[in-house]
Amino acid sequence: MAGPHTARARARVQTLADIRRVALEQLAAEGSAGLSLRAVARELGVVPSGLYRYVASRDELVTTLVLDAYADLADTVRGATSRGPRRRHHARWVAGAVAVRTWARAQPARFQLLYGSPVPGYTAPAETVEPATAVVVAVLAPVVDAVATGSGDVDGPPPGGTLGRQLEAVAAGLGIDVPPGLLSRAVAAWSEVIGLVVLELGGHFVGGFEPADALFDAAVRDQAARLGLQD
Amino acid sequence: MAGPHTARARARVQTLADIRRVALEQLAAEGSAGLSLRAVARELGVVPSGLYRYVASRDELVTTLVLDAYADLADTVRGATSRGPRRRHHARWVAGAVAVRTWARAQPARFQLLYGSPVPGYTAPAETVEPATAVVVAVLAPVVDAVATGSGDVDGPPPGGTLGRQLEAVAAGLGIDVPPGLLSRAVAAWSEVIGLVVLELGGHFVGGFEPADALFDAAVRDQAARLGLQD
DNA sequence: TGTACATCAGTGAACGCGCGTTCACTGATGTAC
DNA sequence: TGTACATCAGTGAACGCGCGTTCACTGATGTAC
Repeated sequence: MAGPHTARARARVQTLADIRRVALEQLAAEGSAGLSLRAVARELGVVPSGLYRYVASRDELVTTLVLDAYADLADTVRGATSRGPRRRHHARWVAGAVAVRTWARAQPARFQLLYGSPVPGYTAPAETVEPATAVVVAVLAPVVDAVATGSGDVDGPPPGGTLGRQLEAVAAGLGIDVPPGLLSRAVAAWSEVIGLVVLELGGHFVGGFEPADALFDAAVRDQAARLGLQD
Repeated sequence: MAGPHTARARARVQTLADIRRVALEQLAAEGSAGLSLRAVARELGVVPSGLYRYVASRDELVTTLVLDAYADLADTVRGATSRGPRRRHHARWVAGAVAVRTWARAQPARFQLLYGSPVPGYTAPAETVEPATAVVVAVLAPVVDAVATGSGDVDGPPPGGTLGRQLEAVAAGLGIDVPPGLLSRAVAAWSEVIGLVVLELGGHFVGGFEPADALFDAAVRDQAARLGLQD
């Protein structure tokens, strides 16, 4: 196999994986602030200082969890938007948004790690930026494809001024070809998805939209329609 | 004055106000997880146990901060949407949304206390629900007024089934008269506002939409147009 | 294949810090006669 | 107005808990000859 060949090296890989698994469990159980190296060590039946053979610090561990979560979410969205016929842009947009919500509901602490309040005493290093954009790229894929096939459009004049320039820079940065007017609406729609999930996880829909399935569904179908996506 | 008449009672009111002020400062400086009674006591030059004459527990203090923040935000939004002519529904919606963003940027920790990740080890008591809805009511006021004057409308058939029933219940619960199809879109728009602010505060627009003023402005104008609000 | 040495996983104790909360107390302020 | 008593703000010590991180160490695993 491609794995390391000495028993020691194999054990090391295993232990590292165990640490991340337990850390994820702690995250799920206690939220990001409750994640502690001592608790992880306890769970693994190891003395706290032992972990420093594997992680440089608590922050470094948090960072790997962040990177992991972005990658997992991006994969999940990619999986959802790549099922079915490529030209069904409307359905693919909806599938991507639904995938985000499903993922978030299944592991709320992990979602909050990415989009919730900043973890106290932790500032995300620059290396988290690129994985974060991968999620956006995955969500926007149906829009990009719609543009490529000549559909996907919005009303109104394209934004000029500051916003116009920002949108062009963002499109270039993401390496996608979407006209400013459409991209602006797509970013707003993405924000709406995040907002809906944040409010749902925060319990703000309790007593009103519970379950929020129908509300979410209606909202994202509306978005797809607004973006001119068709099936 | 209407205040209490003994020096002791006046001092008590003052101390309580001081505690909340310092707690707010701690919140702003450290985030909700960093808010500790000991730190508040330290700042006030008082021994930690002394605070228990004024607050029953840390959680109770957090709850008052939550209630306070909801009330303040609702006031702010009301102030924004009630300036200018009442029938300028479009402008009032935009003003309300901008007020939310401005408030959030001025005191991010307070915003996160309401809409961010749950505070570890703290679960919001039922008494926070009503103040939370006051914010939504304030934001929706322009929509309600638009409906009352015969404007404010959306395309498409009204939602039926589960969502239709939920929307009717919500309208009744909020004591507002907004048709389901419009209310559904308004809730989605409100979610978008929250999502835009969450992403901005979370640094997700860094390197893309910085400042996010133009993006936010375009998004909320779009919302107002979508909701059929006019000036 | 056997042995000497190097590597490194994991231990255990400690440092210095933080937290919420309880409890018996002192002494100043307020109240009732 | 003066005095006896009750109220209550704030003290200081303590309990029991948590945390990240460092450091000198033992003993097993791996490597080179």
